[in-house]
Amino acid sequence: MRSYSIGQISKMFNLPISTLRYYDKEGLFPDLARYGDRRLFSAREIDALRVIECLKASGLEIKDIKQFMQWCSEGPSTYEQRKQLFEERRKAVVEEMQELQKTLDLLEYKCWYYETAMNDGTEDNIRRMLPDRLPENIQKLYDNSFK
Amino acid sequence: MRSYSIGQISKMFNLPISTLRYYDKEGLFPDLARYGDRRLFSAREIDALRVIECLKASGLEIKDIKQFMQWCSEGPSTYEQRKQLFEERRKAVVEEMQELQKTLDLLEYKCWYYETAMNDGTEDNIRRMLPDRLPENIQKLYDNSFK
DNA sequence: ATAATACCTAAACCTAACTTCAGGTCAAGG
DNA sequence: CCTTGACCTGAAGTTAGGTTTAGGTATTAT
Repeated sequence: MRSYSIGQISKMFNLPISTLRYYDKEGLFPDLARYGDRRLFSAREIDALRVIECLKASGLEIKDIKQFMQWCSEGPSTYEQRKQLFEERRKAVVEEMQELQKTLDLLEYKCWYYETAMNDGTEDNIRRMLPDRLPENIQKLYDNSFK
Repeated sequence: MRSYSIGQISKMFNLPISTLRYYDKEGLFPDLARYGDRRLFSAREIDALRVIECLKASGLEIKDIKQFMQWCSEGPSTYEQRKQLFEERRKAVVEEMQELQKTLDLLEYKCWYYETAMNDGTEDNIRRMLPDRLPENIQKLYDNSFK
């Protein structure tokens, strides 16, 4: 089975070599092979890295990713835990996206706010504006976010 | 005009007092008033904190939030910069949400993967599965993400 | 009078996730 | 032979965004 050097993997994933060594030291490649002291990455570690990037993007910490990788090398007895982890991460990401949507709404309001301020030459008109004079998509936001 | 103590603001925003002092030290409240050594938060700082939370959630660093707050205390001459900042943040958040959507797709694939593995008692069947046998919403993902 | 509260400062400490450094091995090329 | 390139290790350093600590002041409650 084909294997890859750390430099090749570094280019493949666009990750610094130092990061790959750090991941290894943290236990993210529990079954990584060596030839002498050289690391030999195989399809297993390439799959692992794809999952690592996904779990990292979901907000999981390295030590918990390590746990997952250990479950993987323990075989079918840990399917349940692994599934639960992914369900959990899915939920976390959905919630994160909802938060970001709220942030986006506010940012859009602010874009409109400064657009208007620039046309008026002042913020004063906007600040005096009653909620029902605000743009439609801003009103709900106003109700939730501004008392 | 009404003012609030640091403790009141702490409860209002559910932020530790130490964090508020840290923000102050970092220059996020450039016009914060004092009574002796006591900080006096007013409507201005309450508005500021709402914007701070929003910009933070958008991924902006403290030092750049400081810059924004300084623009705010410089008056109408900085409307343009402030607007541009919000446009930039909007774009960053949209991109972040797109990344999260990809992450979510992969997580959902993994949920399905382990669901199936648990039913089969093994991953082997899934791994041998051809792309066109995978669930519909997974196929595009497979094409993009798995070479 | 004294104790509890609520605030203050400066400075040290903390954590995650890396990165950099110093010094070393080994194989291939000129 | 010696230099270059790709790799190795352990240890120290870095960064952001706070938190904690130690010591102090001022107001309020008993």
